[in-house]
Amino acid sequence: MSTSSRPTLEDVARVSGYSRATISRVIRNVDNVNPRIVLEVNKAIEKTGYRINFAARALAGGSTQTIGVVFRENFGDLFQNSYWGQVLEGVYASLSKVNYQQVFLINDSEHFRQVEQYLLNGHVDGVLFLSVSEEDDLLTDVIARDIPVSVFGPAIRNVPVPYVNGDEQMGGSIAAEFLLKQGAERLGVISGGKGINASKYRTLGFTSYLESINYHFEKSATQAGDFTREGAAKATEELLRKHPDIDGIYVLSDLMSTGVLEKLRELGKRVPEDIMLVSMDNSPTALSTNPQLTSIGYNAFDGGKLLGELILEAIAGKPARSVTFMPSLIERESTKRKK
Amino acid sequence: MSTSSRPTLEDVARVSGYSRATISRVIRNVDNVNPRIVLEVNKAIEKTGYRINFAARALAGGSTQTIGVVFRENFGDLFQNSYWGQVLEGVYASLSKVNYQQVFLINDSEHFRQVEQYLLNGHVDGVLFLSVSEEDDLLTDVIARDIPVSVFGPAIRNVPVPYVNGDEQMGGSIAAEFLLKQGAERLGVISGGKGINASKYRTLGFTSYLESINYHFEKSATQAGDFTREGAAKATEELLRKHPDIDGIYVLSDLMSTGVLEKLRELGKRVPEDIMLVSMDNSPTALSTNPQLTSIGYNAFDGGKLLGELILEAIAGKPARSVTFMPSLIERESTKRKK
DNA sequence: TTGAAAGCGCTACCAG
DNA sequence: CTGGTAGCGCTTTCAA
Repeated sequence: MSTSSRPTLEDVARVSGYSRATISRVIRNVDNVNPRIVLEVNKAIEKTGYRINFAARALAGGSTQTIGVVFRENFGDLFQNSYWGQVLEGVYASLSKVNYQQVFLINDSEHFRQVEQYLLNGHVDGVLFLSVSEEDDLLTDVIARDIPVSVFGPAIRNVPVPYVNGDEQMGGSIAAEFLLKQGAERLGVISGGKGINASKYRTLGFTSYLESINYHFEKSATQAGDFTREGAAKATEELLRKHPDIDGIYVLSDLMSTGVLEKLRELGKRVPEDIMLVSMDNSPTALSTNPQLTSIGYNAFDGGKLLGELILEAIAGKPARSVTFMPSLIERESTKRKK
Repeated sequence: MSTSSRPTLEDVARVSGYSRATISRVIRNVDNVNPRIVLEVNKAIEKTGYRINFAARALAGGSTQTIGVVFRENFGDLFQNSYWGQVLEGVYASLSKVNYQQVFLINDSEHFRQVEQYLLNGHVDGVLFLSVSEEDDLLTDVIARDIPVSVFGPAIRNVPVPYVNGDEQMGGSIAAEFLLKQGAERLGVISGGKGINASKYRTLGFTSYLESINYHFEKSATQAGDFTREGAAKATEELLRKHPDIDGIYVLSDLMSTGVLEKLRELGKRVPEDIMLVSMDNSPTALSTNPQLTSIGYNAFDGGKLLGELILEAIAGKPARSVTFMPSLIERESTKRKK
């Protein structure tokens, strides 16, 4: 007896006169079904207002049609970073094509357990890591449960997973070369956080380029800005305190550059006249600052799109592959050459 | 016989020697269970590596532990708008407390069907609308299926749902009053999109204040900026073409203000010396522009937090309630008074 | 090509 | 307080 609750396959079966199995075949678009029956069944579906019960389907062995997307930043920081918007736009492009949705999970220390539980309890068909910390084992835990993953960023230790990353070292190297070419002579760096790989490699690329041309670069000319606006402002203050004569700064993200610009203005330094800035990400933010930022970026949209494709491939059981993007520099006002 | 696949309640039952029902009670933290048994069962859970199967639980009548969060903007725009980050931070604060996760859904015309299907097929326990369009019936469709909702923004036509909004009209009114008080004399508005309620009411508040003091305000002094940076830049150009002598502009969002500033700079207009700007949202963006923006905002974090609480209440079957926030103006550089 | 029926893993009810 | 057991709504053999 059907009550007033949600109609089920059973209801559609009764109304149409066909079996549950047949209805199931129709809604799944399985081949071998008589076209006439398909028509009748569809009519019955319409009539009953039937909707797939996703939990039942997932339990019976189907998929959840959702991908977990893991961040390490909180939403506040996340949404100040228009770079992520570009990446997610790309991810969305590939996932929505096959009718997958995304659940966003913030893996901060406070919510680690919660996130882990959600991921491991079968809520998602796969997990896409937009940033990985080596401080917790979320990634390896997920892999241990045979849940497909794909990772944005450099390869993790010895874990063989599909990933897409940018060549961060090359980014740093390009920045150093360009600043010098534009006429800067005393360089500094506003780096990100300690544990973050992107920060490590970008800085490394910068310093090792300088080393290769025998430019003496002091360790104290690198200050950590934590990938936030406020952090970058503080780091800039510190940097200029120790090196008041700096005339070229490599900032590891556009978001941080907004903080750097603010602090420099406060200190009475003009950009680019007194100090040139090369930023990273080449996100929309680089266009909305004053002056606009010369910035080094990968194609974030393409990266995200590829990342989405990789997770779908992983879910389909295809062998893992990884891709590295090359960065390029977009010249804008913050490095205009001194006349 | 248990194979090598995921351990189930049955496995834990066998290992611990207790019944499936008892195990179920333990993992659900139900009261009436002998503490000693709880201990033993937990040991067995550990030993087997048991994990709740969420689909089975959902099917058997439990909940999905996830809330759908619906936007109308794409991710690219979303992440340029740091305002949303604040709101979501608040939403997250209430939802994560009770172990709920959020799936983000973009309800653009291209993906409407997909989103609707996802929501109506039982993937989520409730839906939180961060922006509602009156152009589609997503909200009413969801309500029709008895899925709990809460809405960010003004009440929708005659649909009785819990919502939280800001008093947008008051925002506009405050902006007009303040610009005049600071000495601006010829005013203009960069509004949002046509269908968006927030835009409508903010503009209305502005113009009706002016009307109330018998200030003559021309219709052509309002230009639509579509709530994007580029749109606002174009609108500004148009506005100044029609009214070259404007000296005070009310911009309906911080994101748009970045576009306005950019265009004004391009046109050689100084802010605030030549033209003052009052923005809205009071988001982090207002701090990272040059000059920093005087901006009118509600407490976005509190709004989001409340929104999360409302959806939880709705899920719990409590009666709907709604809250309106009053805006306040934060004075910064973009309206510094002429000497 | 279609139908019958056995689960998927859990919750919740009813006995004891 | 604990155990037995009947579903939840779907997919998926296996027969017909």
